[in-house]
Amino acid sequence: MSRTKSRETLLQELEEAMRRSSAQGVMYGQAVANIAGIAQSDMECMDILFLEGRVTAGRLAEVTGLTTGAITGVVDRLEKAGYVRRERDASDRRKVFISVVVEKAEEIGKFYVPMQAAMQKVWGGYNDEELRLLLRFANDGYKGVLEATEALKGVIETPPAKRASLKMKPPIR
Amino acid sequence: MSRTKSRETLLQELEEAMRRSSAQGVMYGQAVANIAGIAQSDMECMDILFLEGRVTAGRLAEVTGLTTGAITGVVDRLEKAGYVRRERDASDRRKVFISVVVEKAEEIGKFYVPMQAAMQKVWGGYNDEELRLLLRFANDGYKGVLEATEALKGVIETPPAKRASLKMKPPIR
DNA sequence: ATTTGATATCTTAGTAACTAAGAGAATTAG
DNA sequence: CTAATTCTCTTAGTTACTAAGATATCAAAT
Repeated sequence: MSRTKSRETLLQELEEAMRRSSAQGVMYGQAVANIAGIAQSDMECMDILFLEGRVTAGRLAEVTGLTTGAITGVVDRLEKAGYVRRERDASDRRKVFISVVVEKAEEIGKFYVPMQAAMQKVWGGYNDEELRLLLRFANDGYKGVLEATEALKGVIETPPAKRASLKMKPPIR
Repeated sequence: MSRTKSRETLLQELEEAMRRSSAQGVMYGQAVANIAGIAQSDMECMDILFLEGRVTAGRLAEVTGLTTGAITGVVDRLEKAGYVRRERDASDRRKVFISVVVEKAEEIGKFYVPMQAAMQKVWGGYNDEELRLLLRFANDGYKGVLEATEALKGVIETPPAKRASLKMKPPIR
């Protein structure tokens, strides 16, 4: 056993570690949705609302990849539960803006406290220079995943019998 | 604007970048499932099968958080599509082992090629020492998410009206 | 002003995948 | 040998989704 790992070993371990932690992250999100008693799509929409602020129903459909009909259902549930409000746009009365009811939404936010605490603890183990490297990596990684998502469209050559329409979700923003 | 970011700014940006890239990663997985024409739960089970090899139906239920009934459906679909095989355990004939049909499963694997390529490209921009830091971080991060998942159970004090039974998914392995 | 076409959301009907509960078969404990 | 336990599957009912189209509004052309 060599004391310093070969680059190949490093890359393998890195891939596995990334895969594991991201899988576990997904599970955390599922657990939060379960506890909060709302569907995962609903939670995803809440996330988007927090990131983007006030968005239209159509934009939610676009970003989540759901149909507008499905979004109607999502917003119905969230509105009934008090997490969001529908507001018709005054200048274009076809549009419906969805906005977060902050006080109510904070009830969900508290389920993310354990995650934030854990992450702060982790980040506490790194100095500023190391954090800069991690930030660079996170940004590079994001760009990489975007590229991969784009390249994925190119993999489709021989459409099998029943193929979904491949309505791919655009990245947020 | 200071040339070097404050630690606070770094942490904020890091959180956002991580969130973004992990969200986009989830979307990539959804896109692959769509293209392959199988449900996301089915895809998740395939992932587990690749990681763990031969697993029982019950283990799949445990790890995915689905009921055993749901797993029956998942395996039915995957088996029908030729991705997996059911094999009764000879020593305990109640058990059903699920195993991947490798040749067929490779058809799915090819949808991950763009992602692997993108990640290799990203990792190419880092030297061994930097990769070691990233590996350390990925492992710390995994541990952090596990802790957070555990701590999440503690957040439940005042059970609201209708609360899911909080059947939380255990980490893989 | 009216018509035509485009846009934004919602409605309806049908489908797929889930849960809860329990049945059936095999195993283990007393 | 019987009873309790374990493991998967079945059944009935629910939920959230899609596809298609209805409804309402806006924008453009004449």
